[in-house]
Amino acid sequence: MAYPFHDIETKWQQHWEEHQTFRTPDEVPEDKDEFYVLDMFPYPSGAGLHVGHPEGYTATDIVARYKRKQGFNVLHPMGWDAFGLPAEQYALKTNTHPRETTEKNIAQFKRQLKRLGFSYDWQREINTTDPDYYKWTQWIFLQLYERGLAYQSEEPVWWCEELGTVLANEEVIDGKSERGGYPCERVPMRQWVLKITEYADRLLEGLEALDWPESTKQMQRNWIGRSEGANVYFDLAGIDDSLEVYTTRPDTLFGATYMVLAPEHELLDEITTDAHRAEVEAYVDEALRKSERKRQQQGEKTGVFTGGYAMNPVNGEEIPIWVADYVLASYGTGAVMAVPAHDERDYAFARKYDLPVREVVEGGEIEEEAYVGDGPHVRSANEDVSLNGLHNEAAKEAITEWLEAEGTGEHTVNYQLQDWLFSRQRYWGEPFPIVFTEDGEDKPVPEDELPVTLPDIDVFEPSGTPEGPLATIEDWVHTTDPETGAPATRETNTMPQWAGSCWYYLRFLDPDNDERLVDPEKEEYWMPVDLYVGGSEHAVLHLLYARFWHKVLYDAGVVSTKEPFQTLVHQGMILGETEYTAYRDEEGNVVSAENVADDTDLTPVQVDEEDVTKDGDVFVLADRPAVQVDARSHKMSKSRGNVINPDDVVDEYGADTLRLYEMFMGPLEQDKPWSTDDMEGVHRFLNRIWRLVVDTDSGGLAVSDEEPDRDQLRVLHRTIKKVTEDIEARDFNTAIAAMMEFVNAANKWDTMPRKIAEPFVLLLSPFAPHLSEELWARFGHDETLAYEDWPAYDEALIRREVVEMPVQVDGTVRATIEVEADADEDDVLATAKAADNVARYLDGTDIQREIYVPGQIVNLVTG
RNA sequence: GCCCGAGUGGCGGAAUUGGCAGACGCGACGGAUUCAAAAUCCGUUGUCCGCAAGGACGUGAGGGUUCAAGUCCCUCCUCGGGCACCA
Repeated sequence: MAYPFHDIETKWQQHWEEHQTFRTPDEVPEDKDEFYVLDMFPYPSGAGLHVGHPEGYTATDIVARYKRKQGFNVLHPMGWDAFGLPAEQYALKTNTHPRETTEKNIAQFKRQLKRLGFSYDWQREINTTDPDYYKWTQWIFLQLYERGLAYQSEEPVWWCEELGTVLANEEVIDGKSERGGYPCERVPMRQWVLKITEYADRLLEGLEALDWPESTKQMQRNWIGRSEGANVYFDLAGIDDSLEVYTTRPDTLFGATYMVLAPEHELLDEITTDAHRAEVEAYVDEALRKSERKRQQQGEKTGVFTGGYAMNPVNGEEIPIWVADYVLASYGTGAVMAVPAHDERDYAFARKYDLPVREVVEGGEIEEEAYVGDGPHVRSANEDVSLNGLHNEAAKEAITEWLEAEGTGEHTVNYQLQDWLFSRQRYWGEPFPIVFTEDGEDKPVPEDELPVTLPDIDVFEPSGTPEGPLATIEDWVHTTDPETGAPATRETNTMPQWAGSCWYYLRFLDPDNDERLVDPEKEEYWMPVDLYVGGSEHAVLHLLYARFWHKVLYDAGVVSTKEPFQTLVHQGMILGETEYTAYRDEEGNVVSAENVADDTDLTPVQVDEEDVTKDGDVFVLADRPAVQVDARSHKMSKSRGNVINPDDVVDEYGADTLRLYEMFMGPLEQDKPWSTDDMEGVHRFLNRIWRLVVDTDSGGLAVSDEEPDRDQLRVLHRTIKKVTEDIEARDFNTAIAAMMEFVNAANKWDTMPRKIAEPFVLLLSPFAPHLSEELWARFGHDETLAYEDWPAYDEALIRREVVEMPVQVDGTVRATIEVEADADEDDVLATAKAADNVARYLDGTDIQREIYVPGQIVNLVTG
């Protein structure tokens, strides 16, 4: 019989709600240390909670409950990132107002989260679509605007026809929208843009001190893409203008043998000579017609000669100017100097079009391939400056210095990061606090008129123009100039979904403040976030944008820390149960999986686990060992039909089982396949605990009042030590394994002493809070699990003690080993074995040394 | 191509960071209980040899450092993730 988890969980969830058990006081306490543990708040989708949500949420909940028990003042809030496309697309289909859909979804999410018993302070719940919330999102926009960090631009931007909106660079992958995978194209449009590039260096430097996954830091570094080099000016032959190029290798300037312009380059037309005009125009035409996606594809580089020449400032040499579409207008200056000897692309291009290759750095086989490594420079001198003999860094420095002195170049830093495109042509987002006067000038809405509320609307169709659906609401659009009272119109674009999530962690500190975004005293007390848990899909989107806004708010004096999230952890993905797949061809014959290419039209057939066996490294059919079978776990998806619904799990096994299982599956950061069998093992563990404490026949307690013996105490205290250390290290899976080990040991005892059971239940409480509360109450305690009762392990029981033990080795060597007081016989034997090992090696020599073996110290004396 | 991360039993995964490889869980096999089943409990479970005591081999492959290597170093292979004409 399973323990009555359903009654227990309902009972304690109600209890916690009624008693506001997890309320964090509004006021900042005088003398209590804080701990801010935060989940990435969810987008409340119509599909409801999936099993991936509780994974991160359980991890943070364990930490929150643990820290509370350690006496910290803990902030553990939850809210809703509720603006965004899906609600609007749903509105389009069903004509339901996004607000209605959103409210319904939030109610569903909240109900599901409460069923899992997370210790959130629901009094601090926030919702990005609430006008009291987005008032401050708009306020932050005004801070950006006033600092010149928000500006309008007419640049080509990513436009997605299907979504009816433009998207940020970060939201477009391979020319397709990140959400939905719809095709996107580059179209020039007037847009609001945030100057994130101005913070590029600070965003880069700030990463150093953060306790974040190295891969995420690396992704942000790559995204920012800082490079150092020089801009160099090449005078143009016969034209009174110069061509500016960016290079990271100014040291190879003497090796430049031609130049290349992007097809969009503004000087191209002027440079092109009449003899080459037709050819160049044809090439440019074709290049511009190619989609961005096609141009991004690497392949054979093509280009044509313009007929123009530029003068290399270091040696006065005239070199030909080409145009080629592998040069991007959006990076650097849209023009490059080509040094074929020392750049792979230039090398390939030069070989193809028979352009000269001039080696200026020694070390490679220049006849064979470009040499990009370091080496002494050669053939690199003019009357004033010589790089000959210098190596990379020194050469760069010398030539840059010379260029600067000559006024023909300068040291330059370049970034791949581009400014953040901030407008969307959608309805369901924050309106901009901006109006336009009749002559087109933009003006901010004064602070005291915030929020600019989102009007109601019945038609959600995107207009298909740079105006959003808001443009159709005449009496909202038409307003007055806040300064002059003259007629004015409102900005009809809305902010992207990222806006609300850029700063929500600050609003949790002071959610009801209508005077300021956050009270400075509270901000200073709580920030930064001590532990932030969420998916790695936000590595460069949310996590970069939020850092940017945070730094702007820092400059504005709103926050006191330079970085918002001190420690970051990405929970891994929970995959579906492992599937075994065989394939059939058109005739129905089974095909071995090793012969299956990705694009075949074979029919996959699911095979039961029992019918599969392992042969060497691969799985095969048990009855037909020649047929190889794919064994993989896939991402959960409706179409695959492998989705696990957390509600079903809670119904059948209880919330504590789900929580515990998701933590037991493996390391938090790792992707892990779901296994219902494994989960049942965790459920069994909880049942055992129940029976260890509760006499299931009488309903009374199964614990005794006998004093625990030394062995029992040792087992308990080792468990306390291990679990505590594991929680600190966020190794929740091994913490649970340690508790399982404890229960295995306790099952063999004649009685379970109360003095052992009570601390164990406390130890369990962050993991399985409902069961723990119930057992605690059954022990006869009036209060719910008291924080000060968290068990401390007794050092005395696991302290090191020195025991002398001589080890005889080959009659010549004698070793003394020191072991822990509680070391068992195996430990001693292992130690002796290690000592013996070393002794053998030292045999006959006269050395004294110390070596370390598991938990013990060996003092070895030879002679 | 470049940058991260990872390869350990039939499966998910442990291993105090260089010290008894396989904790804990699942599965499997055997047993107890039961009229029977479920549930529960007790064993066994890396591979090979051996009746046994015991022995040999074992952490993707190959080399190396060390008394001692899953862990450190070099070369390579495979799988995930990210970036990708960035001058």
